[in-house]
Amino acid sequence: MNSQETESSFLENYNIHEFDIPLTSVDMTIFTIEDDTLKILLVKRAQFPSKGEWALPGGFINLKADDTLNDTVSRKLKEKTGVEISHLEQVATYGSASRDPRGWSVTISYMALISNNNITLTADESSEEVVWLPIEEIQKNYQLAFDHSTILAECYQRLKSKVQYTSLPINLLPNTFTLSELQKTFELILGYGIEKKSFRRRLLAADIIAETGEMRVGSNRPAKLYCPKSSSSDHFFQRSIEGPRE
Amino acid sequence: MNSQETESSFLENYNIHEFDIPLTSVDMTIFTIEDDTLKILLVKRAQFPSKGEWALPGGFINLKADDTLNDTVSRKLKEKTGVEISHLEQVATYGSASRDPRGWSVTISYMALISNNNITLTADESSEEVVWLPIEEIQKNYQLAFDHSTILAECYQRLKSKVQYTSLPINLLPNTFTLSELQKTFELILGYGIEKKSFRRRLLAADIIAETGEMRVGSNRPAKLYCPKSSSSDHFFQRSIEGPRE
DNA sequence: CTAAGTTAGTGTCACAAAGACATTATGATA
DNA sequence: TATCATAATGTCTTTGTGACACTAACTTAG
Repeated sequence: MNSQETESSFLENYNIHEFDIPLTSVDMTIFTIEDDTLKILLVKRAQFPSKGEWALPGGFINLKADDTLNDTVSRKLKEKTGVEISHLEQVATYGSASRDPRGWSVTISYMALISNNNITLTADESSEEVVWLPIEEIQKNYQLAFDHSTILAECYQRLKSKVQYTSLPINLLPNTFTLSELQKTFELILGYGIEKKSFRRRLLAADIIAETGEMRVGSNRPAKLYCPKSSSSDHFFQRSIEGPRE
Repeated sequence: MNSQETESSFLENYNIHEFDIPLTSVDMTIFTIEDDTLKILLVKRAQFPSKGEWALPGGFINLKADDTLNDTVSRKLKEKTGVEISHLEQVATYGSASRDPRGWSVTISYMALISNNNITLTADESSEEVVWLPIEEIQKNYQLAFDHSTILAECYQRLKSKVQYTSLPINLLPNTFTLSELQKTFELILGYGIEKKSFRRRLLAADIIAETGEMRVGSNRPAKLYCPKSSSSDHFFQRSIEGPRE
């Protein structure tokens, strides 16, 4: 190398394809609630490798169309769900020689939370089918493509632990909701019941939701409707939910 | 595409270099404590791009030598510090067209905590110098290469917030330490003082450290020495440290 | 040998937020 | 009008933290 070389001349002569570099993709675990069940979105792969197997939605970065990783993820989310995502969070990155038969590959996993109303799933050329499936059933009875079972498990774990000290589940509900509905959502993810009074104190003290003035009228006492205060739907509590004592 | 194609024939014909894929690297924020100061490891780049600038240690994945991303990181940590790392944690992944002048690139950032004793820093062909620098000084007076200032800031933030509800700082100390030394470490990272009694209660109740039976003898009352109980050096507390009340 | 200084370590009350559980409130329905 | 179900609140207990005074143990100056 010429010691007089400048950065610009170095870059002119630089050719990415001289090096072996890994394939790089993103994968998404998209959570929603349907029929009082926590579900995630799965696609049946229409192309090799792992054709015909169930997998997390995702795909390769489009170097021309995407300026940043976030662009890649937003684009793919829109493609599948056609919906604004209320919460999107990078979870972990996996890389190894063996996770994809095409060679050394890296995938960046994201977790998304969306409210269930008005979603029309759309398949594209890469997937035969796009469906919501209960996460518990997937973990019991499905063998996902690549290392997607591991990725899914880690996203689920992240969600579960964040529910203990954040207000994340608000993002799974529509724009207005009752406190009971919100509590049910927390309990669904945590897997155990929460004391009603504690839950309400905690959420109201956090000052992150506001009464809309409207009521949800059912076959019993009507419940106040709340909506998230502006952009504070990911509040961090000082203390974790403890759950029932023995 | 032939509909009779099998996965193995697909893979035989698959050529990675037909696609534009991003450069992929890892970068590490390695924390240690020296002279009662929180420092991180920086290298002065010996090669283009950003030759001569300070940067986080890191580099490209070696597809032949590394089987997994963790191999890449462990290898690079050993190269620079020659030391076992007590805590290693993936923090975030950054990808964009503009962060590296060589083109679309992705980097996976890690945070490492190591105890300061017996470390001999070793430069390699990619770096002219390898040094420990106080993190506060870096953030004030240094402009790091690429987006490394951002990466560093996010790792520091992660460390700061985890110190509030975990026992992570144990990993910055040698194998035995006094409770006062440990408290000093917590305070250094948090940036404020902790009440002594609260701190000791908290750590002893967590049951993650054990008395060694030895004492640290100084110029005053000797202090009990403790060591971490097996593999429990990343305890999660139910409640955060609150710090002084107003 | 003793007193002063410094750091290690404890006792105890106040306080904040959570759990437990009983009680009241409000509507639909029979 | 009584009953039922769900919404919402009152209040006591429990847990873990902050505050702060106190005791303990060692070194060093005189």
